[in-house]
Amino acid sequence: MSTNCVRKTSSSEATSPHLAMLRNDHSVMDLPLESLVKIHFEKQPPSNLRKSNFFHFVLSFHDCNQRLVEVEMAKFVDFIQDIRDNVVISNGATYKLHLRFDNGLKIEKELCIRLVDSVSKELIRYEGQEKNSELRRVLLTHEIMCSRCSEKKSCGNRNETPSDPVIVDKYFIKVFLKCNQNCLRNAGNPRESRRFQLAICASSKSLEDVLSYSDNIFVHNNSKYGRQPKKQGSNDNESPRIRALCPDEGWVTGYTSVVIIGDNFYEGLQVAFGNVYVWSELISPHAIKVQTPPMQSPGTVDVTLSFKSRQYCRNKPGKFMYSAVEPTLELRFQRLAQMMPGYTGETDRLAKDVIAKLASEVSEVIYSIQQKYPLPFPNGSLQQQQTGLPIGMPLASPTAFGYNTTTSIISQCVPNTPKMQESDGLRNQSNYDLSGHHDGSNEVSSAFCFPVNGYSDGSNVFASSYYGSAGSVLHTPNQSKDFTQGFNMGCDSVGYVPSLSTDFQFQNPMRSDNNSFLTLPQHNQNKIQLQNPPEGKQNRNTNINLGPAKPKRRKISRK
Amino acid sequence: MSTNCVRKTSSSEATSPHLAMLRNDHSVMDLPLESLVKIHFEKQPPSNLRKSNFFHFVLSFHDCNQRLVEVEMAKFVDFIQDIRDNVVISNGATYKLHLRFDNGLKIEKELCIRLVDSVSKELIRYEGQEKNSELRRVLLTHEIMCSRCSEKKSCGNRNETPSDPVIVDKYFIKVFLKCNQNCLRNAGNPRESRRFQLAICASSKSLEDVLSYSDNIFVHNNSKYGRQPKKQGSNDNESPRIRALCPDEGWVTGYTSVVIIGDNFYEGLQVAFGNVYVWSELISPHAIKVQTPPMQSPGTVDVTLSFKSRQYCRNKPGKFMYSAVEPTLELRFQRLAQMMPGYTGETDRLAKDVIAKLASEVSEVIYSIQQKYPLPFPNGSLQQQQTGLPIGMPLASPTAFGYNTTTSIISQCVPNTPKMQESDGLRNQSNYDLSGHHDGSNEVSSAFCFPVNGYSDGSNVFASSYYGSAGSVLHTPNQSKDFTQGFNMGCDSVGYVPSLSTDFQFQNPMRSDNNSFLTLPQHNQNKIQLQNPPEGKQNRNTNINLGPAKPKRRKISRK
DNA sequence: CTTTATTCCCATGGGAATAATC
DNA sequence: GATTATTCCCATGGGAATAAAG
Ligand SMILES: [Zn+2]
Ligand SMILES: [Zn+2]
Repeated sequence: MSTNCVRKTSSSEATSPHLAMLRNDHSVMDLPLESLVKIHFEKQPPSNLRKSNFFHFVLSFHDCNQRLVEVEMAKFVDFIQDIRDNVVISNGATYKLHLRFDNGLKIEKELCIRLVDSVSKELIRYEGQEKNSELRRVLLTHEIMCSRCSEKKSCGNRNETPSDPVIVDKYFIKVFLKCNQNCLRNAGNPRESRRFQLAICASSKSLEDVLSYSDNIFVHNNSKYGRQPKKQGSNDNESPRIRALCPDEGWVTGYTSVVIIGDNFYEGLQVAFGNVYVWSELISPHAIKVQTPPMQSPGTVDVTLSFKSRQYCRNKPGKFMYSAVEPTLELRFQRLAQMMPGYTGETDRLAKDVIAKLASEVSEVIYSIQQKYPLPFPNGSLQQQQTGLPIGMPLASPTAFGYNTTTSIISQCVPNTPKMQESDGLRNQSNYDLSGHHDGSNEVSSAFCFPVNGYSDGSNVFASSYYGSAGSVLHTPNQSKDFTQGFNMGCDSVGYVPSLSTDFQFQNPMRSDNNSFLTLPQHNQNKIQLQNPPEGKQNRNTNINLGPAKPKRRKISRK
Repeated sequence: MSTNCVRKTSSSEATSPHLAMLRNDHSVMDLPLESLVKIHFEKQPPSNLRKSNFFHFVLSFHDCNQRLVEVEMAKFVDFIQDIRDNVVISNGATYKLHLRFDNGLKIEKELCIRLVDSVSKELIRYEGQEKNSELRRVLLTHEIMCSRCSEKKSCGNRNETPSDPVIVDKYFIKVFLKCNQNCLRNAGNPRESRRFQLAICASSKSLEDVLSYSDNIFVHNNSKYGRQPKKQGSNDNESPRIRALCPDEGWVTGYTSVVIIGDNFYEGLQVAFGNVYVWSELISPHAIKVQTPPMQSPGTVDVTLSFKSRQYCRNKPGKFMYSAVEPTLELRFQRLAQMMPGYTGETDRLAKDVIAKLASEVSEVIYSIQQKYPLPFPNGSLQQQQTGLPIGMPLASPTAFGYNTTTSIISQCVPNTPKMQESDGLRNQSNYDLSGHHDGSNEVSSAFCFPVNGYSDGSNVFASSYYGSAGSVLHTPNQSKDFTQGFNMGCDSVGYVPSLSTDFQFQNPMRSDNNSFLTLPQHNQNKIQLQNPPEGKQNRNTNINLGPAKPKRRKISRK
C-alpha cells in the first residue's frame, strides 16, 4: 500500500508529498485523491437510521505515512445525478476539500459520497414516491429542502446539519446527510435484507475507485425499530404490582373510573377485572386509570395485570367489589330522588306513577333550591359551611353526607403496603447523569475530545457533547417498555470523563448512532477499528440530554 | 327567508319542495342550492388549528321549513383552482351531494368549501414555499398526498380523514381537510391578526352566494400554541410533583377523599387545597391520600405541596374542582329528560308541568330499557336491585347513596361547570365521549349519538369516538407543565354514560377542536348553536383515549 | 391462527430565528 | 434589555395496512 503511495506524479516517479512540497511540485494536484490520502471513518454512520432523520459521520484523511491530513476547507458542491441504463440515479453528493499535508503541501480535491448496496456495491436508486423532485434523491442535505436556507436566511437547522461538512479539530470532517431511500421496499415483515453503505469516492464518474466504505447502514422508516417486546421476565422487582385501587368498589353496571396504584406500570400493560380485559390509560409508572367493565353479578373480582401472555400479580391481585344495581338510567333517577328532601328511600319500584311523583318532587326541590341558593353560598354562612352542611340542607341529602363516598372506599383500597421498595426509585432516577463532569471547568480537557455533534465552532466547550451523553432515563409512561434498553444505554456513556476518552473509544465503536462522543485524534495511526456492534436493536436513545450544560438542540426527545 | 324558499322554480312561482315533488317537477334541480337548503355548521371547525394537522367539521342541511335534509351521497370532486388578478388561487374543493328532502324529493347539488378571510371575506391565497405542487393549496385532502391512496390501496389514514365527506346518521356530513396556509405570514410575535373562515358556497365561480360561514379559524404552525408561559421553575426531578388527582372534583362541603398521584412524595409532605392545609396520608412515594377541606364557593383550587417553608409545584399545581350542589341536581334532571325519545331540547326551564310530562316519558324509557337489558335484573330480585341499594345497606351510607364513586363525580365535572373556566376545558370537551357506549352492547344507544370523528361506516359502533375522548392524564415529566389542563380534561369524559350524551351538546360548542363527538340529530331544527369559546388557548389534548373501548388510532398522544 | 417488523402516514413536541411588545 | 408568540424545521411516537414467519 504505502509502497506506491503518491507514485503517480507527473513524472510517474515515486515521490512523497513532502518531496512534492520541496520541489514546489504542484502537479500532485492532478493526482487521484486515492493515491494521496486514505480515508478513514473516524465515526461510522449509524448502524440503523430512520429515513426521516439526519445522520452524520466523521472522516479523517491520512497520508501515505499514516499521518493525519489537515482539512482547511470543506464545502458541499452539488448532488450527483447520473444516468445508468437510461435511468436517472440521484445518489450522492460532491464536496470540495482543501487538504494540507503534514509537510505543508496543500491540495484541493473533490470528494464524492454515495450510497451503495452493501453486498453488490451497486448504487442505490431512489424508488420513493416523493412528488417534490428535490426529495427524489437517495441522499439529501438540509439546505436543499429548507425554505430559510434557500432564501439565504439564518437557519437554526443549518447550524445543526449543514450541507458543508464541519471541520472538527482541523483533521476531521463531519458530514451531515439524510437518506431518503429505505433498505426495505415494502411493508411487512422483511424478507429481503438489503443494507446500505456509504462509499467515499474520488470521482463521481465511476464507482471503481472507492476510497472507503462505511459499515452497513439499515435505513428504515420504523418508529418502533429496536423496540423490545416487553420482556416477560422475572417476577421480581421489575414486574408490575398493584398496591391499591381507588375506588375499589363500584356498580355491576361498570364504567366506574378506577385508578390502579402500584409500580412498574408501563404502556401496553393490560388490566383485567376478573377475566375481562379493560382498556387502560397509563398515568404514570405508578398509576393506571381504567374504567370497570360491566359485571354480571355483584361480588369481588380480582384485578390483575398482564402483558401479552405474561400475567402479573396473580398472587396479590387488586380486589374490586361490584355492587348490585340496575342500569344507569334507573340509578340516576334514583339518585335524583334521593336528593330530594324527605326522601325515604322508598323508590323500590319505579312505576310510572312513582316516577311522576318523583318528578314533581324534583321540581319542588329545584325551585326551593333556587330560592335558597340563588348563589351557591350567600355571605355570612361561613359557620354553617364549615360544618360541611349547607344551610337548610336536609340531613338525608347526599350532599350533606358528603358523597364523599370515595373516602371510605379509598381508605380501604390502599392498605398495607408500606414496603415501598425497590425499583421504584430506580425507574425514576434513571438519570444518573454525568452532571458533575461538564460544567464549565472542562475546557482544560478539550484536548482530549471534541464535540462531534453540533456545530463545532472551535471553542471546544462541549456544548454539544451532551448530545451523546445518552443515558436517557427519562422514561415516560408509555415508553417504559423501552426502559431496559434505554437504561443500559444510559450506562454506557455515563461516567464518561473527558480525560478518559481514549479508552472509551475502544469500548464503543464509533458509530454515530446518534450524536455521541468522539475521542480526539491521538495521532495514533494504528487505531483499532473495532467491529461495529451488530446492527440489530441499536439503542434509539441518543439525543437525550442530561447534565447541566445547555444542549444546543433537541434537548430531550424521549420525554 | 322561508318565504322565498324554492321560489325560483322553472315557472318562477313560489313552491315548496313538497309541491315540486307532487308535480314531479324536477326542475328544482336547476335551482340554486341556496334557495333549496340552508347549511348549518353542526360542528364548527376548530378555533385554532396547526397547519400540519387535519381538521373536520360537520354540516347539516335544512329545507325552507327547517327540516333536516337527508344526505344520501357525498363525494369529493376536485380542488378548485381559479385565476383572479392573473394569479392562480388554489383554494377550496368541490363536493357532490345527493340530497333527499323530507318529502322524498331528491336532488344532486354541488357544494364548494373554501377558505376566506374572516374580515374581508376574500379568498385566502396560498403563499407557502412548498415545492410539491399538490401541496400548494390552501385546502388539502389526505388522499391527494398519500402514496397509498394514490395507488388505490387500502389506507388507514384515509379511514380517518377521507376526502369524501362522511355521512353521519343520514343528515350530517363530516368533512375532513387540512389547511396549508398560515394566518400569520411571518415568524415573530404577531402583529396582524388575520383569521380564516370556511365559506360554504354553491358554486365555485363566485363568492357571491355563500351559504354559510364557519366561525373563525386560526391556522398556525406553532406546536406551543396555547401553552402557558413557563413559570419560574421550581426545579428538577427531585422535588415532589403532582401528576393527577383522583377524583379531581368534589363538593364544596369537603371531606371528599382524594388520592394525589405523583412523584417524590415523602412523609411529612404537606398538602394544601388553595390556602388550606389538609391532613394527608402517605400511601407511597407516588400517592398521597387526603380529604378535601370544605370550601366556601365552588370553583377550582390549586393543590400544592410543601415541606416546611418550601413550596412545590406552584407552577404546576393539581387542580381540584369544587362543585356547588344545585347545578348538579338540575343538570341531572336535564339529562334524564334529554334521554327521552322525542326530547326537544326545551328543558331550559323546568316548569312543573314539563317535568311531569317528562317523567312519564322517562318511565317509558326505563321500561323499554328494562326490556333490552334484562340481565341486571334477575327475576325475583328486581325490587331490591332497582333501588340501587345493595341489600342491607343503610340508607345513609354514602355508598348506598350512590354518588357512587368517582365515576359519577367525574361525570358531573363536565357539564355542570360551565364556569369551568377559561375555555380550556370547554374546547376540549367537545369530545365528551361516550366511552361507555362502545363496547358491543351499545348499539342500542346509537340512536342518541353518533361518532363524528373517525370514519363512520354506518355500523354505529362508535369505534372512532375515542379519539376525542380527552382525558389525558399521561403527563410525562417534562410535559407536566401541561398537566393541569390535561388532567381536568381527563375527568371530563369519564363516567359519561351513553344515553346522557345529548345535553352536552348544549354545554359544549361544537367545535371540532379535535376529533370529538357530536350528539345525534335530534331532529331539532332549532338546535342552539352556542357561541364558541374564545379562540385562545384551546386545549391541545384531543386525541386522548379513555374508556374501556379500544381506540382505533392515536391512542395517547401526550405520552 | 398469532406475532412480528416493516411501510407511510399523522400527530405532537422542542429549538433557532424572528419580530413585536414589554 | 427580556418576554412572548409566531415561523419552519427536525425528531419521536403511534396506528392501519402489510407481509412474513411461527
Ligand atoms: Zn435551513
Ligand atoms: Zn392514504
